[in-house]
Amino acid sequence: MQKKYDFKEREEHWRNFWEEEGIYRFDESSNKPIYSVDTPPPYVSAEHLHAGHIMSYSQAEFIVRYKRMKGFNVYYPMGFDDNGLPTERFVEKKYNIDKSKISRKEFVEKCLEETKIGAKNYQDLWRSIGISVDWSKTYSTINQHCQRLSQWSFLDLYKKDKIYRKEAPVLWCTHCQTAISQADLEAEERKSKFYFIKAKTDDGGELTFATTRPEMLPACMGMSVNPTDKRYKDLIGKKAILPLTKQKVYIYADENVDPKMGTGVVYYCSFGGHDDIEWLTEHPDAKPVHMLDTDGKFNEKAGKYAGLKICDAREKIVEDLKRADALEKVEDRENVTFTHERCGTDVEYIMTKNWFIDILSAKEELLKKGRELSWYPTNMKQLYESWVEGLKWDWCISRQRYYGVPFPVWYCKKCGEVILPDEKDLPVDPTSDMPQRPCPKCKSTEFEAENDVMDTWMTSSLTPKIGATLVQDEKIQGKLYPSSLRPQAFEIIRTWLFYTVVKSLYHDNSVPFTDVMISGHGLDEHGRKISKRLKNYVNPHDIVEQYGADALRYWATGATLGGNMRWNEEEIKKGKKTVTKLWNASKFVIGFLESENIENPAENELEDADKWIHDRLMSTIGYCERYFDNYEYSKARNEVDGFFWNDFCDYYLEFIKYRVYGNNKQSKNAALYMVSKVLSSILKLYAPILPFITEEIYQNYFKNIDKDKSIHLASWPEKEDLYGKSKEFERILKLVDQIRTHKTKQGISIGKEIPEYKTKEKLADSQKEFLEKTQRVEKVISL
RNA sequence: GGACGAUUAGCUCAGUCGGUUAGAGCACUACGUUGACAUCGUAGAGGUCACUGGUUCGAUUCCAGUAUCGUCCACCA
Repeated sequence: MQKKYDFKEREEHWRNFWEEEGIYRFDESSNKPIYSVDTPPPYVSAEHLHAGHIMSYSQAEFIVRYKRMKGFNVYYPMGFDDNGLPTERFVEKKYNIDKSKISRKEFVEKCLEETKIGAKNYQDLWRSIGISVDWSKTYSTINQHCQRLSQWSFLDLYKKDKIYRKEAPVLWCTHCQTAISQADLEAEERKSKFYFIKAKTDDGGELTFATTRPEMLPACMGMSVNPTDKRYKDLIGKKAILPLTKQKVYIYADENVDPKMGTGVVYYCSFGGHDDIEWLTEHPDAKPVHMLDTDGKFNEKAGKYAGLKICDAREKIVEDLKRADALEKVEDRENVTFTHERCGTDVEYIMTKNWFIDILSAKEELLKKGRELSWYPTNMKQLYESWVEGLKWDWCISRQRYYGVPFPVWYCKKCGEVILPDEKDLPVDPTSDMPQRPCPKCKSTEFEAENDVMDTWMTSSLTPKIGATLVQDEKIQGKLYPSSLRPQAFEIIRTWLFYTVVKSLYHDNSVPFTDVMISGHGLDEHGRKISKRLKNYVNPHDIVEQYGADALRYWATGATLGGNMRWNEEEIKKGKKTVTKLWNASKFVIGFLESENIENPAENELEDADKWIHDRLMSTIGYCERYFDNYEYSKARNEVDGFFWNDFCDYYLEFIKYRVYGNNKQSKNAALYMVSKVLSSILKLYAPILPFITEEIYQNYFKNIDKDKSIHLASWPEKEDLYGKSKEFERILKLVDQIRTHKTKQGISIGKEIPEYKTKEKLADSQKEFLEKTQRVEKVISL
């Protein structure tokens, strides 16, 4: 073996080797049990890649390598998420594009171009840190395969009556100019103003109502008071005359009005919030006023405020109210405002026509399916449950955007009938393709295409199916879906995980995967979330260049399930040290192994130290399995670390030196036999975490024994209960420590021989000999 | 407002169904170059386990409450 391990050269070498040899290729002809992963397809338009990405993608990778060695036929595909609003926003920002000044075709081309660059960035990074995906099984969410499945999903749900189209008030982003869904919202706590506005009543009285949205005044539909509220009892059924606009609206009785809030009078507008929409369904005689246009400006229905943006209109109206002496007072208050998470714009409620998937009526079933999943860690299930319980909107899947999967829908120009394509013709683009038959209702042949595209989650929610169907054989597809594992970050439980559960429930009445492993996100060294704005991250490529991929992966094992992890360069250094230590220890051991013919020793030829290290190895294997089986790779690594550094290097290697350098052939053979076995096992225990250095050492020597093409195809070390517990030897270890302490206290070098060491322990001659030889004591005396 | 989690050495964190003296890494101090390795080893210093009660023979661990921090959820006009 070389004196030094040149990680740069060797890591590149093994990367190429693994790819050329197809080490991670899924084996369709194998009979082994399948372990399939629903790999998160990253948004290729993500910001710059950083350590957080390494951390979150490594976690499944560690497990996958373990499962592969445990004898599973691992299916580990890779996807790239490159459609939808995130990509559009990214392209718009990067090229400073105004969507209204560019053709749809040009824009989509730009997006496609950009997604290619993004995918390559990711692929380069995954490759460099040795993520063991099967690169022959990849997809991009905008490709034909995914478009076909997304459209099939639409048709299937339409047939099953889970999809409907409706003109209704929806959550609307006035900046992105599209409908959005509840999952796209972000709640923002803000300081806001509470305006107390005076109105007249048609019997000449007065009343005051409070609102945070005075600008909605021209769209007022009515007011409500609590029927038990003595102050307002007489007003029920009368009309209020609003200031400025002088509209007259009815005053209704509503039991859910809290008399203690504001003035006890609520005014409802179209639409200032979800409660306004709910109120309207209970009071269908009230007339909504649609004065807000899709661009966030008031239209002519707002009267003199037409043409103003919402915030400007608010200022103007408050000003006018003051002048009209209709503003009683203004209070400060804390308020939760919903914004669009992609752009931060305040969300509005606008009446438009959109496609929806019914999820509200399935809440109970969705909760049930969520409970059928095995969550790691378990408390993350709570996030799913609270999300499902808090659902208020059906899933709006229409986006008035360009870059996404089109709806497979035309409308008959004559009668408005919805026209769908045949499944076999998918994917279709209704703007360029035409229906194969005339309208079934009126026989007209004139159609109008649905111009909207689908929410990006319409595709992402199918990833377990997309992954499975990359394999042609339908029998195998059935084994790949549901997936064994969904690894993902906690932030997208309410989107990716939730929507995937919805799809599997409706399409197959199943769960999409059995296990869920949740990761946290990467934090900088001060504990702040890594963000582009703060520039508080390092380029992972630089780390790989400086310390090696194994070292970076070592750092990534520090993340606990579901927990955030700080960036810590010390941990990387520790990883690098571990790599070096493995190299040096192996170099030492293999040097002897190569020059000797080692035979299997009889049990009585093994010495206490050999049996002890074997026992420790078995217990380490047991712990590692338990931890890996529970997705606790971090604990597994700690276990191997302790065994390798302390038991193996600090003790065992020191213990056998006198034997391997000595002349007792039997003792030497036993030591070399055991050290070979243990080192080989250590490499395998480390292989899921440090794939490069373990492969290097394996190929240097152990391959000749195991005959596997790669350590990553070798089998996980067997647990065997051969020699029992080594309690007796633990007693001797204490004496070893005592002698070392004694030497240190006396200022004597550990390697220096001392004439005698006295102990109260009663020792057998063989034990005395062991201490004398390993600790360099001329005579050990039992008192 | 509701839920969940965290609080352990100077720093970052472990702590495996409650049990002698609470651990690791880094940093710090002292010593040591020994036939794989100074990218090392040995020894040491450093903690009222956030606080208050309760259960128990015994609590860092279980229960209740308090404080601080974090996250998720939440239509209150």
